[in-house]
Formats: sequence, structure tokens, C-alpha cells
Amino acid sequence: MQSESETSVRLRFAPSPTGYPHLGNIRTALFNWLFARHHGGKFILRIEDTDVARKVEGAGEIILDSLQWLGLNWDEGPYFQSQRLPIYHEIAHRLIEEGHAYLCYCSPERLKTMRQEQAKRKQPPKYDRHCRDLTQHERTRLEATGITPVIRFKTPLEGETIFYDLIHGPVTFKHDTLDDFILLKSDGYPTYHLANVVDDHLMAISHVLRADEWLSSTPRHVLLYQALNWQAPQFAHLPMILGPDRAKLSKRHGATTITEYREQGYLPDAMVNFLVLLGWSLDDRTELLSQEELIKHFSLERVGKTAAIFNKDKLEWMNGVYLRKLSLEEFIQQAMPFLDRDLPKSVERPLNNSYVSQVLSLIQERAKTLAEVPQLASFFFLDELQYDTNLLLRGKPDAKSAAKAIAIASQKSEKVMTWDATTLEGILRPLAAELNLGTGELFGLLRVAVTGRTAAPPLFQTMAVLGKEKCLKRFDTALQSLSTYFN
RNA sequence: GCCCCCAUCGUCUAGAGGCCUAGGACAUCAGCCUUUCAAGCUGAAGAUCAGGGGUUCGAAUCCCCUUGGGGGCACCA
Repeated sequence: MQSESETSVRLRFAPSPTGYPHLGNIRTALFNWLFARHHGGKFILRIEDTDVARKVEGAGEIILDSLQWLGLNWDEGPYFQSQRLPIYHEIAHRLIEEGHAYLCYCSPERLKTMRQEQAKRKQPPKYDRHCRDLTQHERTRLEATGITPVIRFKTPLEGETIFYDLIHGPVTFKHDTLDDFILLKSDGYPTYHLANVVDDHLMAISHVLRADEWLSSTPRHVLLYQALNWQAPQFAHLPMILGPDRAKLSKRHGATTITEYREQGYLPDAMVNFLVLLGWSLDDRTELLSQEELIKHFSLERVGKTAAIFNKDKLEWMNGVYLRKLSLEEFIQQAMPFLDRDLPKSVERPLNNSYVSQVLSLIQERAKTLAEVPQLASFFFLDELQYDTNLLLRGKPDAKSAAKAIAIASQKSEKVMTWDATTLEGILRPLAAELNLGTGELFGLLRVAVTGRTAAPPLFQTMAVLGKEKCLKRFDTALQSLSTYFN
């Protein structure tokens, strides 16, 4: 399986800390990681922090944190481009010496008005190469003004660049649609194009898997590799992930950062499984795959070309599947922090472990996310239930007979020696017939009295977990609120 | 405006010329199970494969055009 050439498979995830990672970013990381692991190669992490102005404090940490949470472990790095500035300078100047780049003194203002003119004439915005062929005399004069120049790449004026994309096949760009892009900014930092190419080469990256939005800058990169006389890596441009409105993922789409999904109670394995199916598939039926299976089967041949719209319903479903697959112990371990975080303050902490365990065994199969757990389970922990008394009267019985039913149920329950679900059912089920009520009606009534809601885990199991004392007390409370209806 | 990419149920997708009267999953609806909810099971509905031309005995699959969508065109990545 692992050939000699595959030992040099080296992938990287190279995010910029200009924002928190969203699903698209993470999906890119995931595909890189899967490809590396599948081929027994290396997965490298590199932080492309070359935009000083847009840098978001803490974003780097969140990126690392997100990858770790998902289990996307890396073998090298993180490398920081901001710490490698001398390397980019050296390469940029080498490019100048070899005639592949030049100093440009144009001011941002000049560039701006130039672009406005071009827009007015409905022409594509392109640098007009004003400084491309400056004479030594002109250069000296501009140098004297104290302007800090940028370094631009001398894009060939004619011809075309063709590269083979592992997903899209051959892609062609004519050089006259490209312009002389900047390599080194006047603040001394490299642009993405330079830093990315230099680092991919220096870090011996074999395959570049990145989002489709990079496809149109790939010819620039290929040109750079050629100018530097370096071998370019293989490129594979991944389909994008769009929001429900078909637009690029952004803040408007709700929880866009991966850490928010963690806070909302999604499991990392479910996230990975869901994300991988956005653009990749194993066959025509397999939906649920473990990380081992993904590593085993992942391949670029099965990556699609079409952008995917992120569908939260399916994520929720899948998370529910993963939640139910957990052992009770694992589920408790995962849910406990959410209970701690979201249960009302009035509930005494720390929570009782064995009680929580009993409660969660009833909740596990009903939760789609861990964040739902406290809400689903709250009535188990509350001292007093808040609910609309009308809920007690949803069924056939009027207030008087409802009260009677609860009162008798309460009396019978009180006499129960072994407080468990079977015993409770044994005495309460016959009660329905005695009272001439359907089981559904009686149980529904008792359910509201005991839980304060119409949808809850099975009544007798719920009562068993709640305990005798609480149940009787809640029956009492229900009777009191009912009494206001006929007093 | 120019360049590039893409196009199968609402959504994620299978499909690499005949296996397709287009398969699976989520969501939806109905039924079963059932003390409610959830889960589970069964079934239904849902795509004239964006449209139009070709090529071929035969096209969702190959080619061209149109349309639509997305992306790029910064001293941002």
C-alpha cells in the first residue's frame, strides 16, 4: 500500500488568523489531514499571519484548538510566517536580480484612481505596469523621495499557463489576463502568493488541497515556481461550502465558527463525518463512517466539483446518531459539562453522579445535541415546576375528575414499597380502567403533574428516577392548582 | 467589465455510454410500534438529470452553445 514515493507525501493546512475558522476552513483541513493519513504522509500546520492589519487576536489559538478538538493532529508546526520574514525578503530580491520582479513606487492613491478609471471604462482592474521598466535615473529619483517600494512579479506579457488540477483536470489561463501582482508589501511582509509558494517549497509540500476560491490565483503560483526554478506541488481545488442562501459562509449564517458547534453540543466525530460528506462520498449508500474508515477510504477521485450548501438538519440527525452510539458512561461524561453550564442556578451543585446517571439514561436517545440535554432533563432537577395548569386539562377529564385521578394515583403511589417502574406500572395501569379513563389519558395527566410537560421520557421510568418524595409532592402541587378550578 | 470554475430530488449525494421506468441519506407526509416524546420499522411524495443543439444503434454520462450559480480580478488571505 505504501510505496516509496508515498513516503514523501506532505500536506499542510495553512489558515490565516484573520478570523475564526468556519466549516469551510475546517473541511479543507480535514481533507488535507485525511489525504496525508491515508498515504501515510505528514500533515503540517502553518499559520499565514502576514496581514498585520487584519489579524484577529486569539484567532490562532482557536484554530489550533478547533483542530485538536476534531482530532486532526499535525506532525509539524505550527510554523508562523511572521517569523520567517528574512526568507521571503531573500527570495524576493533574488527574483529581482534574476529579472523576474521589480520595485514599484506607485502610491496606493495612484493605484486607486487607476482602478477607478478602469472601472469607468468597464475594463478589468489591472496594474498598468507603470514601474515595470523604470530607467535607473527614474528609480534613483523616486528612491530620493523616500517612498518605500513594493516588489512586484514580472508576469509574462504573452503566452499562457496550464496546470493540471487533481480535481478539475487541466486549467488554462492566458497571461494577458493576469497582472504584475505584489510579492512583498511596503511593510516588509510578503503577500500570500509569495509566502505560500516559498513555504510550500521549503516545507516540501507535495499536494496543495485548498478551496476553489484559490483556483484563479494558481497560475500566479505556477509562474512563481517556474521563475524560482522550483518544482510545483500537485494542486487540488476543493469545492466550496455555501450557506443556505448559496453565498459564501459568513457571520450571517449563524454558528459559523467550529467552536460554536462544540458549545452547541455537537460531537467531534459527528462533525468530521458530516463535513467529509460535503464534497466526498464513499459510494451510493454509506453515510456513517468512523475516522479509521475515512482514513482507509479517502481519495481525491471521489471528491466532487460542485459547491455544497451546508444543511444543518442533517448535521443534527447525524449528531443524534453519534450521541446514541455512545455508551451511557461516555454520554454522561460528555453531557455533564452542559448540565453544569445550563441547568438553572437554583439547582444545587455539584450534581449527584448516580442521579445524573439515571436521568441521562432516559435522555440519551432523545437528544440531538448535548446542549439540548439540560432542557430535556431540567424537570428532574428542579424543586418546583413551572407550568401552565391548563396542560393538566388537555385530555377528556374535567378539573374535578382530573383532581380525583391524581389524588387516587397519589394515594396508591404512597403505599408502594419498592419504588421502581415495574411496580408503579403494576398499580397505576389498572387505575385507568377503574377510573374509566384511557391509559393515555391517565398517564398523560400524571405525566404533566410529575414533569410539567406533555412530552417526556416514559412515565413510570421517570417516576422511578424522580423518587417517591418528589413525585408525591408534585401530585400535591398539581392538586392545589387544580383546586382553583372548582373552588 | 474581464478571467476561471461548476450545473442530478428542497439539501448532501450515487451515477465515469446500455445495469437508470435515475439509487441512497437528511428534511417532509402517512402508517406501524406505543402511556406522551424520541428511537425504530414500513411506505409515499419529491429530479422531464438547467435549456437547446449535436456525436452515437443508444447519453444524466462525450462535444458545442445558451442560461443560471459560484469564485477571482487589493500593499487580504
